[in-house]
Amino acid sequence: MKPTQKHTIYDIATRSGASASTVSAALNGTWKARRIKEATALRIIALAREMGYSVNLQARGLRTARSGLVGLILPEHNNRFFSDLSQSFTLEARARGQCPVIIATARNPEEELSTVRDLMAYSIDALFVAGAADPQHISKICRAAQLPHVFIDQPCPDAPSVITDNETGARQLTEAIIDTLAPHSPALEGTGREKIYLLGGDARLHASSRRIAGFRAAMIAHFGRCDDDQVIACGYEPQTAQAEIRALHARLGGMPAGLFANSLNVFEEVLRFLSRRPEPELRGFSLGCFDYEPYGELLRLPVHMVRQRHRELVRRAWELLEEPGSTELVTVPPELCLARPRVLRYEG
Amino acid sequence: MKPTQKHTIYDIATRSGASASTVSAALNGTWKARRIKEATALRIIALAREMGYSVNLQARGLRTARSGLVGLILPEHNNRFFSDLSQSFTLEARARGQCPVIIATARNPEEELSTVRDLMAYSIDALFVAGAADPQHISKICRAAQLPHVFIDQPCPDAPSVITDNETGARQLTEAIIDTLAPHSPALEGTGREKIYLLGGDARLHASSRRIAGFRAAMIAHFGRCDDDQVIACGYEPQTAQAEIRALHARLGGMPAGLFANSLNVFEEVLRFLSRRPEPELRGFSLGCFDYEPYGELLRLPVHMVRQRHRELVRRAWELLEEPGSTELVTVPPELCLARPRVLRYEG
DNA sequence: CTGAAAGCGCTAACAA
DNA sequence: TTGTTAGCGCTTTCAG
Repeated sequence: MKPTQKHTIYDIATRSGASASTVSAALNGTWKARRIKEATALRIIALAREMGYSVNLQARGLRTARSGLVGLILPEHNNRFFSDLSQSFTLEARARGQCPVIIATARNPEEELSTVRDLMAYSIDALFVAGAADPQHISKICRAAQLPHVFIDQPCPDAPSVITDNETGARQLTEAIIDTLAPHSPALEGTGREKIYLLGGDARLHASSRRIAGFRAAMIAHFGRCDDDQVIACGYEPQTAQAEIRALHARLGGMPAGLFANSLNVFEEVLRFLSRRPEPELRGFSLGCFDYEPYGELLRLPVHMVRQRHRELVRRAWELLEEPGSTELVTVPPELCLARPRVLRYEG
Repeated sequence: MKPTQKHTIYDIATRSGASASTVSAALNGTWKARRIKEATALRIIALAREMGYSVNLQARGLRTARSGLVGLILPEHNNRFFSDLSQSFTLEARARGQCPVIIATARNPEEELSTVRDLMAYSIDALFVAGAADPQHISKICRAAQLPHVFIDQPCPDAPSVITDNETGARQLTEAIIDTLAPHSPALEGTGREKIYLLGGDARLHASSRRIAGFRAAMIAHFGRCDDDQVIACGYEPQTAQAEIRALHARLGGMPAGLFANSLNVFEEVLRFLSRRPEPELRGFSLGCFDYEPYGELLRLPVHMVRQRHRELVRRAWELLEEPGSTELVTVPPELCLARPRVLRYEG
């Protein structure tokens, strides 16, 4: 009754009069396959519980070359999209009796790779990588070690990946921004302030490039053109984003007609900037964000958002993993969250 | 050069002409203590790298009865306070060469306990528990297994804990709310709408009870009284919080003078509710939140917040762990983030 | 300065 | 239906 010292299956074997292998089978559920008498198994199980026994998973893992651990690597915890993923990932992992190990690597490719290696040293059973900075390199390492792995959000050509339909999502979001544009003021024509700008993200990354494509497509469909200066893929760093917004505002001599924030990090900086502008400047300003943040719905400034289906992304990722050695790319449509007209609005 | 198959120290031993124990020492850094020739060690290290060798940490862990894993249990990922903790925890763990394992247990005491046991089965080296639902039980289990552990945010009388000075923080926050109260309207006297209400949290939990105490103290200092109905500790469930706000509003026949949201979950629901009220109702409404959320600064409604020093909490927790068997309770003062007067405000 | 050998706790053939 | 045995890959005395 006192689980003070750690017990092993040998203690249980001694106390129960059975052998260690019988105890092992009884305890890990393989006893029916091993044709062990039910009574024996039950007796052992009861005894183990009474003794407060708990398997040593390192020993089991060493023996079986598995560990029960599944890794998830992501850029940061402090981001609603990724914390949603963590949440869903935890659920799915535990539902399968696996232990989730979630590690943030700060969008640093080196940290990312060393984390992959660290996790592999623990013999993790599978690796999920969300928002990878260097998918191909990661995949190469995993393949060399024959570690099942799957990418989420940022895909990899050499490995199973599940991503959001970024292009469609971006197109829809852009259309929503266009639809909310204030009535055209001829005075602004040619100043650049009549345009919509996309801010943030890294054009070299797959997700961003598709979003940019969607943005462009919508622009061209509605205005017949999309200038290069309308896309400002300045990365994810808050400081950089803040500087870019300032620079844009300065260059235009005022607010643009609309803005497409290409990540939550950037969105936050955009809001920070906006909160310091005098209110009249913001009238009719049209804002959208790719990715969803519940607070976005609670601002007095209406904002359209594209919500990635995190639950679905994670589920499909597990499914891909369970298939043999596919290199499939699964695409999940996002959910468009339009700013509803609301009670608290500018003209309120 | 092809790390296709997994290598062991025996492979390296064979290839290098040294013995497995020498290889082991060379590779894990104990070689100088073992008086192994530097040249030998370096040669082995180089060979290992060339072969793409990577230790099997399960084997090491089995042998040493450690694992290099440190656990952090928390209620949810989707909460800025906890994701800040995750971030800080990850940093500290990696700085010490440990691997962070962060698991969310949905404020479910049973899940919490079973997660503790799961983690222990992996021979984690230490356990951090943030926002525990059942600290005493967890601590009992850990002590039985002689697992070093420390509580954050929700303390445990039987184990080292580091918490925020909830009472002071709550008092200051309440004072800030009081300071921003709209000029007193005699018409409301006695309706309950002239009062400030604390919403959310669980009065049975230590953190909440201290916050309630701080709230009460500030109320009494300023108004000479604090009625029981001013404290609505309805838990953390969004739905419940939403229902309580509605009920309060209905009961009072309008908005109260101010609100103290006792957690980010509740805060979010409060905002959701407010966003559906007609603007005039909100004039002069004074809002505060215990815990910090950057979006809180970006709302057009001014909101005071108390920010827990997550970095500090985590650091102190590690320090406590490194002391012998202390039962110390460390208190960290929070940071008060007052709503600044800003450009975008109601009268803007 | 280095090697041999034992064993961490468990599982899985293979015997019985 | 159950026990015996041989490792999984590593660290660590203890001998040399």
